[in-house]
Amino acid sequence: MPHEMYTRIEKAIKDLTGVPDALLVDGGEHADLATTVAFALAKQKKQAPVKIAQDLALELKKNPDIAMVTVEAKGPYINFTFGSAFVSEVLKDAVRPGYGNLPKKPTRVVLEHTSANPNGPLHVGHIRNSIIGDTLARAFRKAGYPLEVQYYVNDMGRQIAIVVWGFDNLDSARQDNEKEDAHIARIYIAANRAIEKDEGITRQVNTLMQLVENGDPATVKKFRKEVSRCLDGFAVTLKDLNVRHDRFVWESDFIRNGNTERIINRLKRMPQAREEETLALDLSEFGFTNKYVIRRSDGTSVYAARDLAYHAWKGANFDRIIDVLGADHKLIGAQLQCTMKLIGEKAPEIVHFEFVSLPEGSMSTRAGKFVSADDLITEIRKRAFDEVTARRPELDEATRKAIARSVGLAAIRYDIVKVSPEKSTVFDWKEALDFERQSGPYIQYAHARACSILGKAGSFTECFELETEQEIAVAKKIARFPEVIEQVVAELRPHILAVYARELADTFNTFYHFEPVLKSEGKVRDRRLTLVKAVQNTLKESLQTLGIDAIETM
RNA sequence: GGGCCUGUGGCUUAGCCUGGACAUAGCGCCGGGCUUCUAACCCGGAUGCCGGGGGUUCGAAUCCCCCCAGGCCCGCCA
Repeated sequence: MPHEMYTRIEKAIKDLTGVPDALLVDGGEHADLATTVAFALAKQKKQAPVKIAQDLALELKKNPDIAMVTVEAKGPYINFTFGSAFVSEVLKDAVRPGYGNLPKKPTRVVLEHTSANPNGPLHVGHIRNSIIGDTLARAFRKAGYPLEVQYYVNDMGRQIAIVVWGFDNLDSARQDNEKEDAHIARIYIAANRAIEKDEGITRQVNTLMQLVENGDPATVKKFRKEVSRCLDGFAVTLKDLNVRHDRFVWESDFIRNGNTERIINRLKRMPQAREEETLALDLSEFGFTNKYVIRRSDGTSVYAARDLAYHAWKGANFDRIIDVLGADHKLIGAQLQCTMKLIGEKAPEIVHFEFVSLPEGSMSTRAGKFVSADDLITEIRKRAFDEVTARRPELDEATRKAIARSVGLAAIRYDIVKVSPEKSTVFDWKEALDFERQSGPYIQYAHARACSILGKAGSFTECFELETEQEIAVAKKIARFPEVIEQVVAELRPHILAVYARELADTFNTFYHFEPVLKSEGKVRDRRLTLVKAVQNTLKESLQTLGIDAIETM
């Protein structure tokens, strides 16, 4: 509906002026939409923009297609303001469950995210990937796409060989209550220390890698065992973060099923192939200065080859491929895309996010320098529990714990998703543990507040005719929700939804403080309760798309 | 050395792709508001050469060029 109106206004302007790129801009505080077409016409018409705007506004007012909007010339601008008739139409949708769901689409989408190496627990950098990926996944589902979310398990890298070497050669017993992934990190860190002291170990690690690539059953079994244990640990963390994968795809499967070999044979025939000791692609004609190595001189494949095989498989089963990857993968991601196109396969769309570092520098699993997601979750739940206990001492402990879990999850997910992915960030405990404005709990609180009002109201007759400025402001925010979902999916930028949800909560809070709902009477009470219901529903849908629990009390 | 990303009040940040009306919000600071629907809230105030310099344009935080600073990458690692 807003979109349709937008198109209609745009058409009206184009028909009238003949300016093809007469785009509408945000009217800010002056109006809902505005056009600056008068500036562009000033030269050709040899008239002042103000005069042109006045004349155009007069003509636009006569256009029956846009009768629902108020047209007004203000200086050189022509402003468009939606009337309350428009707003009431939108509200009728917004009070219904599933508001913001877009029409079903046939395009099958596969989305890969997280895919962290299984050599230690997920840390606060990895979960930026998980949260961006999972939020995108939820937005895609809301936008009507059939979607599968995958985790690509790197089960045959050097890191895993180091882990396996550590378990074979070091004191590797698991400590009491030690989580699997933390256990693996401890052994991985110790093995790396040993390697620094003794270069002979590197040869042993290389042997392990050869064995696994050749499919030696005992070695493959060992690798799988440690990787599985690490993934079991990840599963707990991801569940705590409300992040879900539909399928775990194992890298080594692409060796076993012959797909890697098949793709290497195709790559060999490319004009860009350089087969010397290694097999590599020369992509310099596309601006890549380094060689893209596919196969080692000892005949084993490198990560890139398996990754190409994996993507070819994704392309065969899905229409669109989306990968969420760290900024460190930009170059290899671009090489992958380039190569896929050259062999006539679908190339992935890649969402890159910049790094999360610690105040003392970048994180490193190998050096043991990281803040694990588990530690963050434990700490934030503790903080949230104290907060809930202070505010709601009358609630029993189980209820307070449940609220604390939801609030903690909200704080973590929102803190991470609210920042544009291209911004590198420094992890800050104080900010991560903040429950105030511009936080997930702030939005949850607005939702709980709306629920509370509705709970006390009892039954009422829905009324969609809003009147006051505050009421209309809230309704216009609500009206934007479907476009926001569309935009997130189109631009692959989930932080847009985070910003929107916060703005909706802001607008509702202001309304709440100025316009009494329960104490008003008759039609006013009905229409305000209807508005509260629409806000509650839209906040709920927004929060759920952000992977945050829309709790009803807190 | 080359490539990509970032630089917006003391701190964090939206807007940049698709140029327009006094640059968005939070934290912190100052001043107000709970006998009133949940104060994890609201209202008001101070704080900006939008990294610097050039250019394009009637108009630049936004587009182009140069420079500076930070992050990431440039492996027979993954």
